[in-house]
Amino acid sequence: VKVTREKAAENRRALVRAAARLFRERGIDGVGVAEISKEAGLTHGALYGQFPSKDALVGEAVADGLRASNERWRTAGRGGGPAIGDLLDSLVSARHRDNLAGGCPVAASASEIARQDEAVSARFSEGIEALVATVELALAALPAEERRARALTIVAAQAGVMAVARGVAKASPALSEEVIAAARRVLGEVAGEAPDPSA
Amino acid sequence: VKVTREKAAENRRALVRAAARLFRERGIDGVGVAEISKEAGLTHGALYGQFPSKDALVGEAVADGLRASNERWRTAGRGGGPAIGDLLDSLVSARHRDNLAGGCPVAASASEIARQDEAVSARFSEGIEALVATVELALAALPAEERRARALTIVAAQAGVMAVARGVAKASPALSEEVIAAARRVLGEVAGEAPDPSA
DNA sequence: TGTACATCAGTGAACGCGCGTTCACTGATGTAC
DNA sequence: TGTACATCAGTGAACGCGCGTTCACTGATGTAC
Repeated sequence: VKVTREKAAENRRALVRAAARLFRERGIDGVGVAEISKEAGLTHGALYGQFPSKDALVGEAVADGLRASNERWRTAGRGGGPAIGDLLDSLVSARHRDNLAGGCPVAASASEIARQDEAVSARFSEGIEALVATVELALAALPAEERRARALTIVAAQAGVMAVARGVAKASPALSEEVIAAARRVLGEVAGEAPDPSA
Repeated sequence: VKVTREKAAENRRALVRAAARLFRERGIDGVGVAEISKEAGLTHGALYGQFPSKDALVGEAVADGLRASNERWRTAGRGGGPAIGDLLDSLVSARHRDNLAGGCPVAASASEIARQDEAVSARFSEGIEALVATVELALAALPAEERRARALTIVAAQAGVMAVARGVAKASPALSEEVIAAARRVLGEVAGEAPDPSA
């Protein structure tokens, strides 16, 4: 059942996008190749025509998820450019917490990526660098020598905040809200926001 | 092969400790009941005598790991009490990054805990509250109304920093060191440490 | 304290199931003429 | 432009394997007398 080259490329993209979404939602070990293929409208045999192994697909999915996240971050500001307040509002929020499938893969898959092979680590590193660069753009108001350290911290910290907020959410919704609110304010200060005068 | 009540309780603890260690090291989905039992010197049948399911053991293991972490945090200060500088030195460090099996379960299992059931979420919430209380003790120098927000942020942020540092370590060791150094300094400021005069 | 026996912690074979991966096959595509 | 056929993307049955869980059984423990 050969298909056109364009259709084959489209199928490949569908596999990567389905994998990225399902991995975020249920974990890398929690989703099988059969389900990914089905979600993409194919059989698992087709997956092995496009990728040599599940591990290879994991690498592509991580890279794709980070690329998509970076694009969203870059346009998080209402004006089109990234404003740090808007960026933090969308990253450190109940909305991001509840959008596991569509959110940031750093937050959704953080602890699992440490257990993948070096190829995945390389794609993950590239993605992190890109996200940090985006946050640095949003920190233009800070002294140049401070931007990178604070961008690195914000990228990593938001992932931890989301993971903790999600972990406690089922049993302690109030604690989940509290950690988000606290981190939003404290990371705002890290980013150079003036403390809220209404507080 | 009945054993004494004390021996049975000891076996139960061995199962919990083996599970906690292996889950941190290779993920909750990445370790089976057979391996946990073997590590504890038992067969998988014995495990089902002590716990109704793997899920139940996951809850115990998460709770136990957090309890052990909290004990270590409380005594992180050289003087016996928790000093925030010493605490951050041990949490946000290359040593903690490389000690996956013995480190903090918030950092090691963060993204997986969000996918567990409500019982696990409840144990996790209790553990987080305890860790936050410990960090609050170390923040005694800050105004009382600031302590909890900053403690919450530090607990969650260090988990994200460790997850990111571990994820990039295989392919980008320099980036891994950089994110740790940056986060150590920035979280120090969050905790009220004076900026390093030698910098 | 000594004996008889019910209790029950632990054993290990067996269960159905879904995993990642392979491969002989199909049939539309895309090329050579 | 029309025909013949080699290519190869996708199909689906099959593989061995390890998963979580069950259960009939074993034999030392701990209790009743």
